[in-house]
Amino acid sequence: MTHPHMDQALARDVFDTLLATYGPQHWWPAETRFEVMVGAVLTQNTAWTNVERGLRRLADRLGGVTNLDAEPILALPEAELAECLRPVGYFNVKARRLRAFCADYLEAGGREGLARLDTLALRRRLLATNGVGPETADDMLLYAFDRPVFVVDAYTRRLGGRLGLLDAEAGYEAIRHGFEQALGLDVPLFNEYHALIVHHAKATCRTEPRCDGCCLRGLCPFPKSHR
DNA sequence: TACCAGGAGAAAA
DNA sequence: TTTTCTCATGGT
Repeated sequence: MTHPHMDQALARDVFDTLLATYGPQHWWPAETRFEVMVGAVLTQNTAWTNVERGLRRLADRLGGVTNLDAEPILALPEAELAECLRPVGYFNVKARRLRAFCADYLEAGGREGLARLDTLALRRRLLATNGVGPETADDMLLYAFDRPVFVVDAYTRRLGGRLGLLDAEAGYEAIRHGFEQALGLDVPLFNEYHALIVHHAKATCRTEPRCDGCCLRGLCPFPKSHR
């Protein structure tokens, strides 16, 4: 079966509407490139407010956010790292994943070594690390390495599905390629688009958390009383 | 009380 | 190969 191409005009239109509604989001919320990558691991299936607590505890433990780097993290015993990450949730799993990522990061020659790789090779390298899946890798590629990769998350699926932009049952890669083909490879655009989708999901419908179509193109499937 | 949150990997079917 | 289970804190 051949999947239909994503509607280019609609993909653009949804972005324009989101941007006009919420304005620029200035993502990713972090002080350093490495903090972006750590945050990408910690935010897996987790509310960002919890990630912030964990990041703060970890940075404090290391003597400041400027010390939030691969070597200092690896120097911490895993149990101690996990304790810092307690507020994040899944803290044992994430302590192990963060250490695995830090080890691979160093082995690859740190940021400089990784930045020498082309986007496809870098993506493969990141995905090869235990605990780094498609979304986490693409967060890193887009927000820490400025590569033109569209990040797909649960919000993207739901909103895109509701607006008829994509098939919500499609695989991760199919949806990613859909956006990339429809929009063209554009780092600033991809950066803002994903940030706006996440912001929109949090900003609308406090009484109906599953509603992602509110106030957007008049396609909200819920009654106005929920908006 | 129940449900959800910016997933990923292992185990089971 | 596809589906199900596990990981866990904090807010609503």
